[in-house]
Amino acid sequence: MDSEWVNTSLGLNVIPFHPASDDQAPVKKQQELEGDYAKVFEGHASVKQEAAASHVLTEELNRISLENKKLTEMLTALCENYTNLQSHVKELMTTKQQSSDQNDLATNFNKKRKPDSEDYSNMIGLTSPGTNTETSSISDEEYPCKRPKENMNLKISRVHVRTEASDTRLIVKDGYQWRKYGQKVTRDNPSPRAYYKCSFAPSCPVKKKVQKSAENPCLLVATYEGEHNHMHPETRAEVTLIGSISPNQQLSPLSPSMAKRTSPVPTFSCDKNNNLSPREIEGAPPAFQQFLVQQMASSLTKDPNFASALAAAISGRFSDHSWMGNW
DNA sequence: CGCCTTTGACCCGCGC
DNA sequence: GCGCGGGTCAAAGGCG
Repeated sequence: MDSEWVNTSLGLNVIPFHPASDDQAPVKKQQELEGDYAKVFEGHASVKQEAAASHVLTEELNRISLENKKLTEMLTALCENYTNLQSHVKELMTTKQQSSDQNDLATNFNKKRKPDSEDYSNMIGLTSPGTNTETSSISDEEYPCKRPKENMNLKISRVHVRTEASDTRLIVKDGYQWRKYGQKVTRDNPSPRAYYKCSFAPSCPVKKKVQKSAENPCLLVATYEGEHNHMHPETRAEVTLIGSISPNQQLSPLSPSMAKRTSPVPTFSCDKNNNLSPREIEGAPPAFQQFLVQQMASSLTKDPNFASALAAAISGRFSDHSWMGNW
């Protein structure tokens, strides 16, 4: 996101009683006040002086309220901008998927046995801190599908993660929680393939296969099948945190890890993991939905990892040679 | 104690 | 029908 878009030099004036440009003014004011209070204690304060002090406090309060209002407006603008950007990206993705689906239909029509229901148009490129991830192009020889009857509506995506050749762990960190349920040595690859299920939500149908590339042992290939029926764990942490805060409270920019450490008491129904299902969010009042969206947007825009991941994903799209043709 | 990994057994689809 | 190979299950053990 454009760092110049938001002017952070707000000149927040949290220290009261120094409105003048004179550096000595706060000290003078302080001395005056101390003097005033002394007089009050001595029983010599006049009603006029009290009124003046009260007037100064009121002005200060008004000024802080104004600044608060400005900040709120800026935050709203930021969220709007983010929402617009998000919808634009979604629009572009939809356009690309439609054209890709049409291509798939055309190319698969004459195939005797198409490679699964694999929807390669949903290939994603994950970038997580500490890992080097690339988007992939899938060839039909690789990962031929053996069970086409199931999975007809499965969304399949694949990511390539750079790793060390000596690293035998088949682990791809993507933020989700996975439970390994099997490992198999396949015929076409000396490296074993690991099978994972998403264990973050018990009903989540997403599976993941991780195997080293046969051609390049430095490359881990992670194949994702299905769609998560829950939010991303880190996003969920934010929402859970938000759920514990009344709307008129000021939110502090807590990190997800901090949010997880807190023990929120959601004011709406959650499952045993304090998850908010998409249906529950949908059923919430519009104002609350908007509040959730705004808070999610603000938390995401505050997250440097999200910004870098978004930048990497976008730059990855631009650098991809096939990108221009497929959009 | 709960969660996760390991690993052998089993299931199922496909080709011959 | 049989064998092969990929995918899944589930018991056992490790770990925090």
